[in-house]
Amino acid sequence: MESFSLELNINDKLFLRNPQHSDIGRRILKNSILLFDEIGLEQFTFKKLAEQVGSTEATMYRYFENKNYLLLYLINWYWEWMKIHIDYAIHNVDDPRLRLKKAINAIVDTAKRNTNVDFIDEDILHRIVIVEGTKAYHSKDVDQLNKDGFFTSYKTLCQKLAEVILEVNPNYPYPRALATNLLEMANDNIYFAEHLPRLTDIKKGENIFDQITEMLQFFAFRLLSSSQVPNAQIKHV
Amino acid sequence: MESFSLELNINDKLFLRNPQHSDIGRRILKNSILLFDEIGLEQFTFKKLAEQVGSTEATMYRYFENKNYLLLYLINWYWEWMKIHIDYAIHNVDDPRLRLKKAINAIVDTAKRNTNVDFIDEDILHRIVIVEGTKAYHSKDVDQLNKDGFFTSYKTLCQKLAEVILEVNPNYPYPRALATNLLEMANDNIYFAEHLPRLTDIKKGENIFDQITEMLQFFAFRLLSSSQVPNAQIKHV
DNA sequence: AAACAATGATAGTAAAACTATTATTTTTGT
DNA sequence: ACAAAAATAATAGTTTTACTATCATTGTTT
Repeated sequence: MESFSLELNINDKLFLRNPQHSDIGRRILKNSILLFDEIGLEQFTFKKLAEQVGSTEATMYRYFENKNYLLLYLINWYWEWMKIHIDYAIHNVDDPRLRLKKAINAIVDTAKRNTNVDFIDEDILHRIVIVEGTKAYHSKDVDQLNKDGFFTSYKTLCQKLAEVILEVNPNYPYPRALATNLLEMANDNIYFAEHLPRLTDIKKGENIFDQITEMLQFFAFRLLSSSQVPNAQIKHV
Repeated sequence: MESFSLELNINDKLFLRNPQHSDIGRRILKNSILLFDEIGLEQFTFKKLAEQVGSTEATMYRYFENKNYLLLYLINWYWEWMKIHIDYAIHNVDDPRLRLKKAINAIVDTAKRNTNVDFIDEDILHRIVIVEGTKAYHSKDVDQLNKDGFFTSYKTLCQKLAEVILEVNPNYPYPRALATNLLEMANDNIYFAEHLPRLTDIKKGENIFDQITEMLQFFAFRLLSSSQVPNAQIKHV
């Protein structure tokens, strides 16, 4: 991907002051990623973050309402980045199957691709999304957050994937569920391989991303195969 | 299912004093389910719970180390109950496909089946598992919790499902991932239908459980079909 | 140079997440 | 039936979290 100045389109209700537009704001983003990764959402506090940033708690609150909004900001950043990455991957590719294959590659590969934004470490951010990602919408105020548009990025990401899926098989009855499922599976199985290996068939190791990619492609293409009857006899030609 | 006195096998490191063995303990369980459902994990406090139980904060701490252990206890209860339910559903069924079908029915149906335990409302507990379930293992201390055996029930549940899956197709390469995936999909898509409808193809309504069942069966049986090559031409006979 | 915005330094509040103490009630063993 | 043990209630206290408020200082704009 070419080098260009990148400012992703993040819902501006997520912050009180745009963190990308000041030095201290960028330090907040950079250090929050490190701190979320190190201690997790529950142990994360603005006081600890301020210390690491070399600023004060009050200043953190001048940028973000609370730690959940900050986390949601980072996760939105990741979703937006993945969307761009998928667009780039399937751009100018015509064959529907190849498009889906490349889109799946992009899902898994996103963490490995670097933006030129030096205050975001995509690799570490990916780990945060894996561990904390679903907490973004599993809360009592999900409906209010949704009304504020904080899941729009995720929804358009899934929409995009669903469209690629339907190109392969326009009659497939569950394109959205498959789209979210591919995204969730990618994260879950990486997490399981690391922490709860009996919940997955993926083996921890260097090639974990290759294994995940292969599995997602297996899933997607088998589900999209045009066979209607599970018991149908199959003849290879 | 017959009526019998049921005490599920819950890891006894999860509690300091067995809540099933005293009146106040059972009231804690009953009311914690109501309160988790009402206000969610984040707003839940032992002080509020004590008030609802008609007891004191200190007594809550005499039964459970903290609210996370209490939640994990309830979730383990649900996993154990589902395991029994699946066992019962596939008992004496020989045909592998029918066994899987019945197991999937059991996954979705579990919330609708009532134990004779009056201090657990399975229906409400199911809603809690849907919203808070994945938080049980998405935390920084997952490895310690795992070492203490708090996910054993979930792992044996997945193992059981994986075995049923392999009976249908012994060459299927991802039985564990499919097992966890079916469980997660069931929960996620119910949640999405309610709160983030664009992330699923399931429509909110009375028959949501039927839709979920159908989708999971579609997923499972299509994935397990013996076709090896996605591009293979298929001939219906 | 004045006006304004952003930050630092500091203090303070309410609630959460516990721990501790002691009196009282309930259960249990003999 | 009674003594001993265990469980609970009532109360208080501690530390940390999640904020809010104030005011002085610094840096920027016009």
